[in-house]
Amino acid sequence: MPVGTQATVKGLSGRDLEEDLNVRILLANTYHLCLRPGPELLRSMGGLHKFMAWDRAILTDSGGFQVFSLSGLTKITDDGVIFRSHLNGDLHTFTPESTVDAQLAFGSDILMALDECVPYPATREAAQASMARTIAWARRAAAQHGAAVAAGDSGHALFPIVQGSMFPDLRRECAGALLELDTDGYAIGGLSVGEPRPLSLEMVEATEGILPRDRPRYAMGVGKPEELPEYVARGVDMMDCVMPSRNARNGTLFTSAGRVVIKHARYRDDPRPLDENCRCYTCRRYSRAYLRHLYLCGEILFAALATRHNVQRYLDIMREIRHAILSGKYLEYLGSARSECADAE
RNA sequence: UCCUCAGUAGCUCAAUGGUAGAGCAUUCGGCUGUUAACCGAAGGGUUGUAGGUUCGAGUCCUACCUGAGGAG
Repeated sequence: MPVGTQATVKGLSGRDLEEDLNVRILLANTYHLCLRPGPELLRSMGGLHKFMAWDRAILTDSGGFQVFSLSGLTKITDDGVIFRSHLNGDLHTFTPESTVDAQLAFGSDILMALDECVPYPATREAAQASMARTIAWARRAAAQHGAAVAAGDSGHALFPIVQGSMFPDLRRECAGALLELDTDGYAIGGLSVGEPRPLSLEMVEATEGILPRDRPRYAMGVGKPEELPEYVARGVDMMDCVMPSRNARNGTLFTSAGRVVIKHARYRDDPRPLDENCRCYTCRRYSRAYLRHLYLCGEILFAALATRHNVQRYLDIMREIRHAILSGKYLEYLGSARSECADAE
């Protein structure tokens, strides 16, 4: 899922996303959209899909990650989170119920339950406490969601989030408790918060045998291109990451032959396309030398072209993965992906 | 011809007579449920030239060079 925090994937138009990249689902963020433009406005505009002119799927994150990443501005209680807006300092409160209501006001296709994402490293006690709180919040979110469904507002899935920091047994305990909610899918959160990568994968493995295989499992906030096959190998169906879009704007481009840091002097007069094997608009039309020029000039077109390419690359990786799985050759694919990664280094 | 002002990093400019710095540019590094078109590091200097004063000169003095402006 490309990340469109503020109801836009920075640098891309709906036409880019839909017609060129064929994106099927986007992620948007409850925290950001509640602050601006606010759930009332979105509801009055006919929901998030209509507002942003996107009729494909939208998953909205609950704001749990912002509790973590904006921790200087927040206070966490059992009831919910009290925080100050990073925009103007206004006080706001998120509860499991209010974030479900906000996401229903958005008209999201997949709602995320409010969770607490602890920083790394965390003590076992802190991890245990935040895990317990995340479970309690997930139950309340599920109840709120269930009440809406009972009232006729159906068609919106709710995913609770597995936490437990880097303690496999806590993650298993958390997943087991969340199973009782019998939701349409399950997310694995609390990853990529500074821990070494093998540990992230280990945490995904911890709940692989617990989370149901017939429902989507969503690893939140990951990963690098070469990490995607590893997550899938551990049972992950869905991922989102700011990396393709953010790194694109900052000049790191992902290609089938590895990373291209476009500002490097060696691309100054390089007439080749960014990625010979890519069919995206950027690669079909422009040279590395031109892209580098746009980047160095700070031209806005660079962000658009670079983001288009990086999102294409991520989606291509996922398409390759799907193809390999469907043709029964995933282990083979994984092996070759790993050796290509080793070659690139 | 004379007068005034100015010459400091690639560029634009700082620096009481007391360790020559900044921004931009350059070359790199980083970015993982976006407070990020962002953050960080490094390289880069005979302070126009030659003398002088001084314990010590980018800074004060003299001459010259270059540029801008003014007078005639």
